[in-house]
Amino acid sequence: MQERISDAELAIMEILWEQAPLTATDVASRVLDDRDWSLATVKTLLSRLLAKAAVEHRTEGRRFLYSPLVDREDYVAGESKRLVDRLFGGKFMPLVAHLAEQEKLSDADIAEIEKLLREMKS
Amino acid sequence: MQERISDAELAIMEILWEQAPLTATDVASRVLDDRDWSLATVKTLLSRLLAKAAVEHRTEGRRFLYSPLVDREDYVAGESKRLVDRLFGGKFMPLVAHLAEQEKLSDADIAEIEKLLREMKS
DNA sequence: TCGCTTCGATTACGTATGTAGTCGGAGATT
DNA sequence: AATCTCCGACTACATACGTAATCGAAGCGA
Repeated sequence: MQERISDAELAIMEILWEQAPLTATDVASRVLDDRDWSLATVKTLLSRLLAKAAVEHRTEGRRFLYSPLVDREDYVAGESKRLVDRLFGGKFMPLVAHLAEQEKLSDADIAEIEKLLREMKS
Repeated sequence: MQERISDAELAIMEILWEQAPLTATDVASRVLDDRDWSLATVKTLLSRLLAKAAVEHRTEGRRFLYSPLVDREDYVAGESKRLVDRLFGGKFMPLVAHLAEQEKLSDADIAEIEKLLREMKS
């Protein structure tokens, strides 16, 4: 079963979802825009993602080119479901209600959601 | 800053949010409906929650009565925000759209959400 | 061919987490 | 008072995670 991707690993995945394949060094240089990690750290995270089968690599010369194996959509879906299951008894409605209460939704936001819902109903 | 509550700890919090104060033994007996934990495990989790200031205890005779310190609403809000920040760039709408796509919402669900939105708009 | 550079692999290490056992003290029992 | 029992505190230990250093092989420049 799909092992979970940690917070730090997610930063790596985001890079690869944006562009792939990339070498470890490429990933590191991009990730450095956000996080202050050493190259070694990035490599460790890539290895762990490999072990979790969240990314794959192809040999290019003497280095590796990494690509995501897990789809971002799938990951997002899984994590969203996890939250809904953990905190809202698996029900979608309470989450919407909760978020709606928390957030100050603009009328435009609401209109957009309504449109979405109308489309779903058809 | 509020330390994070782990999955296992959350199970304990849920018990205490439902009813409090409770002794460790009470919590354990209730949690056993869901999880197959030993009393020792429950006590450890309670200690850790105490250390995280997520619960408090009051001495009653020679035992403790535990009560939640963190409000469920706050916790849920925090975790929801965390997910939205991590995966949806902090935007609420994409999450709703995503969930709406994933879930098979019944017409009744949709109607309910629409009602909620109408109320908010006013 | 001999270092130097560059990779991936291995090892490291502190904290968090899941899960639980043990110990010492305070009450209860006899 | 001697013992039994129950409780919280402390200890244990494997795995995950964040963060990184080091090591050995392979290629490259001189």
